[in-house]
Formats: sequence, structure tokens, C-alpha cells
Amino acid sequence: MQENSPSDPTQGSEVRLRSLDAYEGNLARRTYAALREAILTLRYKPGEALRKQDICATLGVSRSPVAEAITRLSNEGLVDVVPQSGTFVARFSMEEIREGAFLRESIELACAELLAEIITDDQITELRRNLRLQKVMVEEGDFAEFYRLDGEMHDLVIGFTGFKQLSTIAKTGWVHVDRARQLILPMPGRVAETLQEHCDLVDAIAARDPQAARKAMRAHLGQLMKSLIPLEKTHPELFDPS
Amino acid sequence: MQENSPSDPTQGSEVRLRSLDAYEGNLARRTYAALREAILTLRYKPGEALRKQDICATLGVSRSPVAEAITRLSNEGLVDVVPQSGTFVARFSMEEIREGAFLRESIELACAELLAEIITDDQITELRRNLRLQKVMVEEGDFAEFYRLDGEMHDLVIGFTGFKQLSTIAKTGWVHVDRARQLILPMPGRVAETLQEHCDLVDAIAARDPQAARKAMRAHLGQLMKSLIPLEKTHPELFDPS
DNA sequence: GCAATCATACTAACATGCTAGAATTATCGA
DNA sequence: TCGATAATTCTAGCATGTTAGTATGATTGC
Repeated sequence: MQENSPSDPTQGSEVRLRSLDAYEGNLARRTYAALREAILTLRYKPGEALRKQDICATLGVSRSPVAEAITRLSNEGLVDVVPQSGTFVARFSMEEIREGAFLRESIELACAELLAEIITDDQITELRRNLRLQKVMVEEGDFAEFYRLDGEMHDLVIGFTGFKQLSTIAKTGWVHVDRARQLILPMPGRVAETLQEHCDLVDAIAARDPQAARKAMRAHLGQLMKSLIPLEKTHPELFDPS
Repeated sequence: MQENSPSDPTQGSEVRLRSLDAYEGNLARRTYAALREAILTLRYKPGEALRKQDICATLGVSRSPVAEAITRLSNEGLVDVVPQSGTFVARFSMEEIREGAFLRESIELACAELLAEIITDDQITELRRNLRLQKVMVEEGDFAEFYRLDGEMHDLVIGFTGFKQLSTIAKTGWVHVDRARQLILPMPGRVAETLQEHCDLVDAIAARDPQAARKAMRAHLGQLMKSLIPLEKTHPELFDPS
């Protein structure tokens, strides 16, 4: 379960956590944010043990904020706490991934459907503006920025419903999918397809057609899941034995 | 913001928390469960200050588990933590209630739709068994047990999809609705209607008709929301000033 | 009587000591 | 050499000391 070889004790733990200055809130919240980012970007590998002492030393804080951060991560299912033994970065579980995808699909389908009925022209303009930027990023091959805009678009769709916490909940259910997505290398062809799916979705919403919006959203999220399924075979060591 | 009158310092805090023996897990988890139950059943009133010292004394634990419990409650939105000042039981917010209802509707609509396609005969039998019990409780006027069966039925619907965490997430979003529901006195007429709505839902699922299942679920949850709307007028002191 | 200032009594947040239990390693016995 | 046992070293969990910031109430000045 140890990832570091014994002969290489120094490498690793120092560079994986960003400074707490990069975040805001109290120490516990910032520690949580730093750890969460490191886990989601796979700088901490699934199955790896989380060493509180190292984290304390790296971040320059005491055990209290680290402990609080870990309980939060535990609530999210990003780490597994084994009493009196240790804390481990949760392995991938295709079941959890499917579940997160289903949750997000449920929420976004409902949002897309609702939005098709209540969206304002200004909001449509903002979605289309995001789409144009996405197109530019695809053309320029800037996949990282494309994915950022992708996430932003989903946030917009949820946010336009007027519900303020919903996006947070959707993202919480989405964490496992998000983490697994890090393993998929962006394929130019797929990115172009994704862009097209985004266009279809926005078109359906702009046309104020709830059923078409549902259909487009479902197709879009279905494609993503399809790309995640093979991961269990290609990266078995990162998955829960099941 | 103080609920207790100064001349009555003893009453209250002792009887509102069940003994930790009633729960399981480590101290922090049990403390969380005890506080959560007290808040959801309105034994702690919205807006009331949460006194850590009292809680420690009542439960016989130190500040650590209480602090951890409170951060969890804070994540759920059941308490508001004001830095360096105090922790308060969250007031109702019709916006949050609507949001929780929307979340649950999203999830359960998706579940009902999916279930209409994959449900087994045994599962249908179990739903119908639950329905028969509900009918008995309505006839006997045992509203508490009826509501328990109500919750159980929703859990069954979600659980039958095979997703294990979904019910937990649905409940988390549902907490504000659940708490507000405590204020609605059961009206025999409404309970009979609710039972009928449950029957319609199960019939639609058993008929393996996804669209009808969606429709029945939406109608059912819509009725509940309708009964919650007036609360803001009848109990303004429990709501967020907005 | 009333507004501004100051002292006091709270709180959350953080740091740290301690304990019981688990895992690992070292030791011992055959 | 190998298996069992004992010692050591980890950990999470809990308790408690400390600090900085907030709110409240008393006091002062007018």
C-alpha cells in the first residue's frame, strides 16, 4: 500500500500541496481545500496513506485543522478513515462513479428542463458567449481551458435556475467522476464532439424546449460515462477491488 | 436571540439531547447524531444559540467531539457558525426548502423513471406491502408510523435502483424540508390524499411506465411543497428575514 | 438622560498532550 | 529456515490549554 520506495524518502510530500495562501477561510477550510485539490488532481494517488504529520509540517499548521479537513473529506467520500490505523485516499469505485454521474444527470436534467421554461435572453447570451470561447479553445487546442469552460457552463445552467446550493451538491456527487476524468487524456475528436453536444444543449434550452433539453443533456452526460467505463480495465490498481 | 428567560436558567438543555448510548460510532459521530436529531425535531429552535459548554456537560464529552459534530452540521446547513462569536441553529429559509425539494424531486423523478424499467416483481411486492401498512396506519390514525412508512417507501424507491449513497444525498438535501414538515400537523384528509398519491406512484412503477411514474412522483412532491408554503406566514419568527 | 468609551465575559479557532488500539518490525523458539 | 510471539512505532480519537476576536454591560463624560 506504500507508494514511495523506502530509498526515496524525501520526494513527494512537499510539492503536492499548494500553499494555504492560495485559498481563503480559516486554517481548517484552507487545509481542506488544499488537500481536496491535491486528491482530485491525483497528486495524492488512490489507495495512498495520508500522513497527518507530513501534512502538518508541509502546511505549517497543527493537527487540529488537518483533522477537521480530513473529516470533511471523509464525508465526501474522498478519503477512507480506518479507526486507530490510518487515513487513505479513496480508491476509485465504478459504482460510485456511476452513482455520481446518475446524481448529476438527475439534477442537470431537471435544471435543463426547468431552464427551458424560465431562461432569460441575457442568460442565453451568456451561455452562447461561453460556447464561443469553448470553440476558440478547441481550435487552439487549449484543452485545460476548454474543460474549465465546460465546468463553468454546467455551473451556469444550474445557477440560472436561481438555486444557490444546488451547484455545490451536484459537484459533491460529481467528485468521483471528476477525479476519474483526470485519467482520460483529451482526444481532439472527442473534444469537438463534446463541443457539439454543448451546442445542442444550449440550442434546446434557447428554443425553450424542455424535452429536447433533457434529451441533449442526457446524451452529453452519457457520452462522458462511456469514456469512463474502460478506466477500470486500463487502471485496475486505482480501483476498489470488487 | 435568547430563547430562555433569565429567570429560568435550568430548564431546557438537559432534556433535549438523547443519551449518546442511543447512537453508534465514535463520540464525534454520536454527538453529531444526537444534535442532528434534536435540531430536526425542533427541540433546538431555529435561531437559538448552541452552547458548546452545555452540550459538553449534558453529553459528558469534551469539546473536541462537539466541535467536530458542529462542523458537520455546518456543512449540512443545519447550523450557522459565526467566527469568534457563536453557533446558531439555522433558521428556516423558504429558498433552501424549495431547493431541497427540487433536489429531491430531481433525484426521485430520475429514480422512479429508471425503476419503471428495471424493477423486479419482488420489489413491487415489497412496495405494495409497505402501501398496505400505510393504509392500516391511516385507518388507525397512527400518523407517526404513517410518516415513517412514507419515508421508508421513498427509501425503497431510491434503494431499488441499486445506488447505495443516493438515499443519503437525497436525505441531506431534504433536511430543511424534513425540519419544516415538523410544523405541519397531520390532517386526516391530507394523509388519505398522500396515501392515494403513493398508490398512484407504485401503480405507475409496477406498470413499468416511466413517464407515468415521473408524473406521479412530481404530483406527490408538489403537494408536499404546497403545504409548506404557508409556514412562512404562520411561523415568521422561525424563518430567515428575507 | 444619553452617547461614547472601556472592561469583562463570552465564543470559535488553533495548538498540543495523552491514550488505546492497530500495524509493523524485531526477537525468540523449534 | 520458518513460524509464533513480543516490542516498538505508527495512527485516530479525545481532552484540554491558549489565543484572538466579538458581544455585552458598566462606566464615564457631557
